[in-house]
Amino acid sequence: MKNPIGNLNKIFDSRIRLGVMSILMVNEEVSFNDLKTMMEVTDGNLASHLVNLEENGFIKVHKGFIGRKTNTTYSITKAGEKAFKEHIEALENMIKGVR
Amino acid sequence: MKNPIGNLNKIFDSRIRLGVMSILMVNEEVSFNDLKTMMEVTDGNLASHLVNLEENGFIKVHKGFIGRKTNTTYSITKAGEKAFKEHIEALENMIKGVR
DNA sequence: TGACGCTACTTTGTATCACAAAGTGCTTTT
DNA sequence: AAAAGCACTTTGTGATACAAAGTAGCGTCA
Repeated sequence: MKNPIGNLNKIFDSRIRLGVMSILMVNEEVSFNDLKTMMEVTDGNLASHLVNLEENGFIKVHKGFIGRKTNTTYSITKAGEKAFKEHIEALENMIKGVR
Repeated sequence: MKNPIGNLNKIFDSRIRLGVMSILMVNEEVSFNDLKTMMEVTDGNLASHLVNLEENGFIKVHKGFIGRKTNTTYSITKAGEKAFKEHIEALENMIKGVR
């Protein structure tokens, strides 16, 4: 008998950070507003989780424009991809025990 | 584009509760001490999460003996099984998006 | 021109949380 | 009689999540 959750990444305990990462795994670049509407969170709340993910080196930020309007987009980093894949693997191993 | 985490159960955001549930899905009855060593947590911390799971109707408690020693064991309820399976399904759907 | 709106935050405050550590009451072992 | 184990409960602290409000810069519409 061994700890089923020992390999889970604590950063992904947060549902919002988990959701952001899973979105960024399948979408090259996603804007702040799209993330906001997808995750159904307030902008302040989302922003703070994004800062957290950025500080951990899991995502990176691009400040750009659409026409003349500011447009911030986010994308996953190599490290983020790696960490997230490992987390998913840990989840799958946990689930495998359940199956 | 839709919320990838909308169907996750908030109770299972906690890694300890998640771990306890996954252990109880595959083991009919598990003692307090076994849970404690498996999850690598302090007894107070574990106890509080067990109370939480019990209050949510996800696990049930059996106070018994081994010989003359007290022995408390925990098992999953029908409702707990259902909730946990739904959570796993939600996780798998999230992961599917990533694959 | 001036009010309003949007974007992407930051700040502030609150409530909840997880957790460790210590205490408790009962029993068993030595 | 003393020590130790079991299964907690209590207490205290620090971290977390979150909403709400504030902000700054730019755009638009009347």
